[in-house]
Amino acid sequence: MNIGKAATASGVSAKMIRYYESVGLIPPARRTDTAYRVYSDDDVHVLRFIRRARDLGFSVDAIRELLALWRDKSRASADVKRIAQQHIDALETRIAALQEMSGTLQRLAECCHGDTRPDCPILGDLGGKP
Amino acid sequence: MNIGKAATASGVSAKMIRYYESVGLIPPARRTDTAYRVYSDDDVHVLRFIRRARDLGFSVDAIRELLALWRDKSRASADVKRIAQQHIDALETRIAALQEMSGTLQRLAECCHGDTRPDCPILGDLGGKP
DNA sequence: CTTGACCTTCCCATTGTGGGAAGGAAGAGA
DNA sequence: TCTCTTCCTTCCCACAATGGGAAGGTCAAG
Repeated sequence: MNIGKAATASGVSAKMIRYYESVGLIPPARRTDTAYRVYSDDDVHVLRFIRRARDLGFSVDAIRELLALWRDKSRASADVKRIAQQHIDALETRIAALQEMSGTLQRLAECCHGDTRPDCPILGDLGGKP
Repeated sequence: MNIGKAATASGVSAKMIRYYESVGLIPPARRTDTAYRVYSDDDVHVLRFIRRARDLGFSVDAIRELLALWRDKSRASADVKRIAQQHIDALETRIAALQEMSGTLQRLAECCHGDTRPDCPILGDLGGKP
């Protein structure tokens, strides 16, 4: 099948398929004599794997490792779990950072009248009025 | 003072100060006859405002609005609160997305033996085995 | 006058994604 | 066969915010 078909079948845009190929996440696709990329059902399977991994927030580099393990039938599940745990840790770190921002802002916003008066603790804090 | 001094005094790197100037977040700095940028304590105050807003995750565009309100002594605090609330909403949306990723991954990782066996529910899920 | 620390501008890389242009190819209908 | 539409190709650009670094000018202390 052509790239467009593979794209809709996998949920990965044609643009992204080409990109993943360019960065070596997937091997160069076979080509027709007119240079059209050709994909098999197996290729679509791989693309779907990538799609799901991206949906879980894995970076392209992490997916590279995951794909290698996926292909390696004699892998140790510990290796997979390690990568997953690292990603979980990274996610939790980001979540904590965002939560601190949100929390700080919520506290400030609660103290803000939110009316036509200019007095505002949010700007006060940003301006450094501790 | 020079840009290096302003940078350490404000916590904004010299690189970023130039960047903020280039995108119009701050007005072009006054220059010496040898083209060195010159900053006042007031300028540093503005930079510190920007720094804090960045720490709270506000985008440069949002900071542009906040700075305008900060300068406008006859602002309505409701305008500030609205911008803050929009940002809080955006943060919460991102947090929820990350939490869903993390949660899914944690559930999968819990079911993974994490030993030398190849069997792994994480790869199973990514490969679309359900 | 030299040396070191500082400044200037300019270019590049990041991460993953989309937009779009210019041009070739495939297939459908007349 | 001609044409039209849809698809494909490559190539460049843009994003947001930040850092790295090069080439070259400046300033202050010794």
